[in-house]
Amino acid sequence: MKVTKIRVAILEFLIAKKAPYTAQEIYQTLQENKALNSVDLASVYRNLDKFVKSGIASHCQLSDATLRFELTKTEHHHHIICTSCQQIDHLFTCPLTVSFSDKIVKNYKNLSHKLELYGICPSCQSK
Amino acid sequence: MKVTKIRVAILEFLIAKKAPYTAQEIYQTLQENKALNSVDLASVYRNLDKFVKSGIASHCQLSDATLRFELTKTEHHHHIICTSCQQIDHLFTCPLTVSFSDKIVKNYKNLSHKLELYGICPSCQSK
DNA sequence: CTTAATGCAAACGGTTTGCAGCCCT
DNA sequence: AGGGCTGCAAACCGTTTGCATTAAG
Repeated sequence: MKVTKIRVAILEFLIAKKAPYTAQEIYQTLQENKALNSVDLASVYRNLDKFVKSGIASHCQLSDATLRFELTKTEHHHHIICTSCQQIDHLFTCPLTVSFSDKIVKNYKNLSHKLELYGICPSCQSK
Repeated sequence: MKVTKIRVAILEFLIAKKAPYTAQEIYQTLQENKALNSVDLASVYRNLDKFVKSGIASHCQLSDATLRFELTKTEHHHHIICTSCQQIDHLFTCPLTVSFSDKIVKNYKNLSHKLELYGICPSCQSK
């Protein structure tokens, strides 16, 4: 994997931010940099794909149906999203294992949540 | 809201199935019915939209980025998705309130999960 | 008869792909 | 010098919209 301006810029962006971002958001940020304002959205997508395949970054699909990317975290974590400003924060307390009392969560109001479990179902196991 | 063939067919479909389905999946099923094989995908989308707005049905966005629809459930619930056959089952035990020991879950292997919390963040609260 | 609902086609937004040229190594 | 990476343009897929026609009440 070669070191190119776009790659460096995307990684710098992802390192600086802690929440997951969409390709378009990253693209817009690059546009503001005069040295990179000719980059193409397709290149951003291709690089993000490459980062994901190489394990540097990970997909993260929230409910808004657009793909987001973040640097791969070693720790298991979830996201808490403000339903007003859409800001996304990280949550390292997992409600599946411990009862829920994270400090971050306590500061939010009108809490709701969405959980999905994934696994191999009984009928697939017996195939 | 008028009673039309398409609407009846879509509702019958959603009543018969217990999991959330995409507009395209519903559309394909209608196609197999000779009385409805001229329906348009746009009409399916429009009707599903109308059902959601009237509260009969609800959106449900899983990680595959395509919108799904299901009849509105009165009980709070989540979904468990087989990572092999993609089949979706319902889960009425909520891991956010009680420790996780649902019977359905116990039969799945290679469990992983995804949780999103939503709420108003502290900075939005003070605006 | 009146208005809502439909089919068709075209537009849309996010994402992917093909291709010719460019630039990292 | 060579192959990976890029920009550009066009294709793609799920979803939405405009419009003229049809059918429900």
